[in-house]
Amino acid sequence: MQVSSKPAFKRAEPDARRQSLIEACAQVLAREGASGASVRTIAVAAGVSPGLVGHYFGSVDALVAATYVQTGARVDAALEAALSEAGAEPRAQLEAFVTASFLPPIADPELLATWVSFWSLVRSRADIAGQHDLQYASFRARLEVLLSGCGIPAAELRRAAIAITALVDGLWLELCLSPGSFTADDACAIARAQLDALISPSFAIWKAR
Amino acid sequence: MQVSSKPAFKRAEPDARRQSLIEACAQVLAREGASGASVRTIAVAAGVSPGLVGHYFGSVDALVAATYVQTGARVDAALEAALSEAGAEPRAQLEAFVTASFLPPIADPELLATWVSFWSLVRSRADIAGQHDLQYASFRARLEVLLSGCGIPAAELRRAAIAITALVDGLWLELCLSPGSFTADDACAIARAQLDALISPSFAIWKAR
DNA sequence: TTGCTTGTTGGACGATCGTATAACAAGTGG
DNA sequence: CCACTTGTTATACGATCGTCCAACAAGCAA
Repeated sequence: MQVSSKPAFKRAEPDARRQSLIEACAQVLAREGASGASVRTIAVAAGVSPGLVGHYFGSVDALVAATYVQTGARVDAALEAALSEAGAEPRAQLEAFVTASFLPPIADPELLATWVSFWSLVRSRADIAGQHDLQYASFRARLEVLLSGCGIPAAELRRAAIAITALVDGLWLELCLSPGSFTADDACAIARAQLDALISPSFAIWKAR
Repeated sequence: MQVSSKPAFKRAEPDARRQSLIEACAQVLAREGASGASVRTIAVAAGVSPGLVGHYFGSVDALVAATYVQTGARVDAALEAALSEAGAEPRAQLEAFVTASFLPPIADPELLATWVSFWSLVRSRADIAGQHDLQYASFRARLEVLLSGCGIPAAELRRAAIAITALVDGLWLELCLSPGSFTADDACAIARAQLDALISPSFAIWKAR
């Protein structure tokens, strides 16, 4: 009888292996939080040995940072995709950009949980903080352009962008931490109402103060 | 020469000792995040030996949970205090309740950072999740009463409360994670504008959809 | 002063952490 | 079919983790 000894492991292209490690890291961050993202746990999730993390990323911290960068890029791409499908009208573009956060693929619970884990690392890790600032500066800048296109006065663009960013973050957060209290549809409706309030020319809240 | 041998340690009342351990735990959570809140780190911050954590709380997890409960109670007390100083007018009460989150003593950076650490634990720890749900259900319920007093229709109370909670959470979060991008005053102004938009009878965003 | 209660200490214990590295084997070019 | 490269594994190492517990001593009662 012939022993068809299967290979003990399979070689992978460096980029593919890096990608699978990043995905495993994101999965563990979502499931166990930042404190549970150990080398061994991530390696098990990726189906490889712990040593590979060091081989491809040097350290766990570097892997987590790379996962943040990659996750941020994925979110950005999804936002841009939603924007490009919204046509040319400024109001429709703004709404598409904002509500995209509560529609697939961004509304995914696992993605939200991963994102919250990154938040929890901002204060204790300088590299994560840097990536966070980049991510949010970019988001707010994009938002300011869209808001400007909708007629928000230049002097109030900054605060309007901050307000929308905060609302989106807060809805993300609660949608992740207590999913039972409201749905992604609720979040969409709330975000739309906020945009209505900001933009409606008949209600100039930005001149009140 | 007389050796004035000072006592090696000082006994404390159980409640006082518990309180100082809780404060040390909150401090460490703010400074190092959830993954840095080890028994030894907390004990050093409290100026006692590591064994005391087990003696008073049984485990680190129990200490962290107790710290969440105590911190929540402190926030609640501050919110109630702000409310009671706002007089009897519904609109003033609502505004005081909401903007209190961005005024002392709640606007404290350390308190914010501690709070964010609790968020990061919600998904991986059932007891923290339970405390979170209690805290937010209570906050939203309080908010619904105040909103109702300001004329928000009953059918829309839930969404309005969710929207304000999300905005406050989001502003808290960004105020904690990137304090440079805006100030607590900005947050107050944004929250007030949101309330104006919700309540103004001339802009019935709640009937639009 | 003496004895007792108990808050407090400090170290032991096994488990798990991150990292480094030697041994192994998969796949390729000769 | 045989080197050779290198992706991959498995293990070792010291540090740190949470928990436990025996010994110590502070403060009070007698």
